[in-house]
Amino acid sequence: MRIGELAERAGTTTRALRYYEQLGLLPARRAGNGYRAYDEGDLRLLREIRMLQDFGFGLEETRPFVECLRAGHPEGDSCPASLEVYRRKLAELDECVARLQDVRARVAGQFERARKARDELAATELPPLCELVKE
Amino acid sequence: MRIGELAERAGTTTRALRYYEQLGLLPARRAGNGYRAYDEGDLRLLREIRMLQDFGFGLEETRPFVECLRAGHPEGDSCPASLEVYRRKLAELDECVARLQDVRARVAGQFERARKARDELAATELPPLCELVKE
DNA sequence: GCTGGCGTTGACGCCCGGGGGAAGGTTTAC
DNA sequence: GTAAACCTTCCCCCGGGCGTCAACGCCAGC
Repeated sequence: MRIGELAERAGTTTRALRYYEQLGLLPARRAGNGYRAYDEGDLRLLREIRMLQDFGFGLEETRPFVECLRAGHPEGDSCPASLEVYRRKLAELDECVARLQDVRARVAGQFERARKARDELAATELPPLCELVKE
Repeated sequence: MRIGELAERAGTTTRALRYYEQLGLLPARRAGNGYRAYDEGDLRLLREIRMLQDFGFGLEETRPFVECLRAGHPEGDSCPASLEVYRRKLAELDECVARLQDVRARVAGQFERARKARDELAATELPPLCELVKE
């Protein structure tokens, strides 16, 4: 299988495949004419990469999964290194969520304070107007 | 006050101040010699900008706060436009947290599945060894 | 009158990953 | 024969928020 077919079957582009090869992530054998030659195993690897990408993994983070498959394991995450990447990613996500929630709390605090200040300002301005309306 | 002094008092750099002026965020009067001239009000504006930056606001998002102060209001968030930025930011943060938690849940699912698969694999391999140990 | 420090404008660099796009040349496929 | 697919190499880009020169002007102290 050549690069165009592989790209199409995996739903990506030839450009991306050349880039992965450049990273050493998905090296290709070469046919006599210099064309890249791929097999079904490469398709499997590529699908693993794409799936992890969809999860928000960086390309370097997919490497252990790819190497795990290439080593003959049934799944990309059958190896300790892959599980470790999962753990790191979970910790990273948790920390990111915690930071965002901290910022959220502080912004909400500012917002509440400002809203309260505005309401108090309104309370000192509106009542006279209301009384005017009553009269 | 000249640019260096203002930068130092606000804990930022002259480069940043020139950049803010370029954005029209913090315009400066000019002295006769062409030097930028700032006053205490500008320091107040700049501190507002820095505080919001620390909260993770982009420079454009600080604009309503700065204009609110420049309009004579006591706080940068005394104006409806500023409150609206707070609201947008809160919504943005909430959406970001939700997305991260969704990803986190999916990664955790993958992780659990992989860990379980590994444990089952271990269960089919280890017991015979244990029996060997018993004998 | 000279050195050094602060000021001015303008322009380019950079960081970060994940490629996009074009140029210029083979090879294959119909 | 010619169009499509492939090859390599190269530069570009996206965004924000500046950093970092370069080349020059202004001013205070000695």
